[in-house]
Amino acid sequence: MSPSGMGMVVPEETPVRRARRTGAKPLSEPQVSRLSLYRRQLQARPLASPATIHSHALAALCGTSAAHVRRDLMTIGFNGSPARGYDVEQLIGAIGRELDDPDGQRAALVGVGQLGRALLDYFTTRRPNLRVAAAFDVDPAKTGRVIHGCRVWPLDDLAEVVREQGITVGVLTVPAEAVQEVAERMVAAGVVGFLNFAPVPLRLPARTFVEEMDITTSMERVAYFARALVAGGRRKDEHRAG
Amino acid sequence: MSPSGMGMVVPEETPVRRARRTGAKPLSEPQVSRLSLYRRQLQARPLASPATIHSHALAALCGTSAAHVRRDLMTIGFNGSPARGYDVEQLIGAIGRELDDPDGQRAALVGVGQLGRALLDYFTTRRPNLRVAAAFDVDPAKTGRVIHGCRVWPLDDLAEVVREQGITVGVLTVPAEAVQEVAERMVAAGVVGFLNFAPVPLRLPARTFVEEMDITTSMERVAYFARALVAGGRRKDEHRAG
DNA sequence: ATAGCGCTGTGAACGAAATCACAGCGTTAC
DNA sequence: GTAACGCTGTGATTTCGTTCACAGCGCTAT
Ligand SMILES: NC(=O)c1ccc[n+]([C@@H]2O[C@H](COP(=O)([O-])OP(=O)(O)OC[C@H]3O[C@@H](n4cnc5c(N)ncnc54)[C@H](O)[C@@H]3O)[C@@H](O)[C@H]2O)c1
Ligand SMILES: NC(=O)c1ccc[n+]([C@@H]2O[C@H](COP(=O)([O-])OP(=O)(O)OC[C@H]3O[C@@H](n4cnc5c(N)ncnc54)[C@H](O)[C@@H]3O)[C@@H](O)[C@H]2O)c1
Repeated sequence: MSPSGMGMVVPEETPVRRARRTGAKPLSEPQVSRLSLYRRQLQARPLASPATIHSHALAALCGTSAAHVRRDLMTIGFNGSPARGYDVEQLIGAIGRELDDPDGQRAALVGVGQLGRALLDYFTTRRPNLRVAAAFDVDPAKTGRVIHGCRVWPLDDLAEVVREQGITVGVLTVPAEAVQEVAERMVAAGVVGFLNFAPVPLRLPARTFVEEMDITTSMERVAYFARALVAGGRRKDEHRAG
Repeated sequence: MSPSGMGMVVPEETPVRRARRTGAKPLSEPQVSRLSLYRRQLQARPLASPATIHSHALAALCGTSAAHVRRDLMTIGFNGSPARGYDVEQLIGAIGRELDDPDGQRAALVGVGQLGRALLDYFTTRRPNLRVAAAFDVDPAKTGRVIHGCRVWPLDDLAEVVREQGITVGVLTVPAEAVQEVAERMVAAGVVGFLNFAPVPLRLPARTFVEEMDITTSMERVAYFARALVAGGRRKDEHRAG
């Protein structure tokens, strides 16, 4: 409210910054998603790119608006210069400090079927700060092996391995009938976050976070809005041409 | 406002119902998602289930609130009886009338790799109203075959096949470097809705709908909120125990 | 120097979606 | 028959995320 003289390069106290420094983590779900994308897009830039980037350019890379970018970076207390924009290297670091666990986080994937194998491959090509440390299956034909660098354990070893490795994240690619029970066993073993690919919503106790990857619903959504576009004069999600 | 005598079983005019009847389609994105899930959960019920269901029960199946369910069903103009609840069979039909194209919709999947093959398998076990009618790949080793009941064409045939089969939905499982170009070719051929599994946001012209299935971001979201749960006294997405 | 431009940081306005709250009615219990 | 209950349908309210708009400042051009 009172426009006190505020430095631009040397960060001083603003309400949001104060809130952050005092320990509160006011990151909303969409903000976390966007920050994750910002970082990935920045890291994917060609090697010979400028060392700084403007909010407009980052927004274009990520399909958002410049205001959005500025608001998000403000929220994590990162600031740039009006002239040069944001320092890319530092920004990547700042997002990491926000999203990553400094000690690393480990995930377990349960259900090494078609989708599970594809995901194992996908995740092993990712950074080590958040890696799939173990996989599980009930099928004895699948256990004991190492797939895409990840050992596949019998489901019975779940609690033991999860505890030993300090696993807190679960990726569920088991058949729909099995997913509720598997998830409950994982919660009992200490897993608190889930990425669920089975097409039924999980019902888990409080103090648990579940992300439903409902591909069927996504497909029906696309079909519905595609139809709306063809039929009426209607736009739901517009993207500008590159 | 004026509580005119309204029938309960025989539906009469309410503002929302009038809006719907006059052709407007005020379904929001989250509503489409929920309706898709309602239908799937209703169809997945055991055969010997009651013919009607209350909003509370359906909400429990889907992880929402009863108010949410009632509001959604009101939006599509479907009404139940205070005593019995909603007629399941009719509700399934009503949702279908809302979400499905009566003439059916066809989708094309591009990129028959690990993920693409898993998805082909998954989608062929779904209803025929929205089916993957064709797959494409650049790799000659993959084209010409029929995988999971779906013929794999060379990418060069894309425009022709899309036009012939009236395909309006695209599923993108090609490498990140290729996805923008592939999507643009599909738009040129007449595809308007996309489900994009590549980890880069698409930039497409207006009158196009894109659903980003960003698994990396979802994973980082889960990790972040899982960590928040373990660390501070914090809950982002609570689910009650079944 | 100095004028002007354009970008950041951010309060404020806006909009949409979720949630609350309750009137009205069918049903069941007695 | 009558009273009490519980569910639906829906206006009203709240919550939350997005977007607007602009003050302040550094850089560049002249
Ligand atoms: N295939 C896809 O593209 C796709 C897409 C969306 C959703 N899904 C969902 O993902 C899940 C897996 O799909 P899929 O195509 O990989 O199936 P799949 O049959 O190929 O794989 C399932 C795997 O889970 C294992 N399994 C079964 N019960 C188990 C249990 N109780 N504990 C541990 N492992 C168990 C099986 O041995 C098998 O290896 C399903 O729920 C499916 O609906 C799959
Ligand atoms: N594997 C996963 O679980 C997973 C998870 C999330 C996202 N993704 C993304 O999905 C995409 C595919 O992943 P994948 O693991 O199946 O990779 P993959 O290499 O197994 O498959 C890619 C397929 O695309 C084909 N292809 C390459 N260029 C093409 C082009 N221009 N046109 C048509 N086809 C082309 C290749 O021949 C190959 O068959 C990638 O963008 C990946 O980042 C994969």
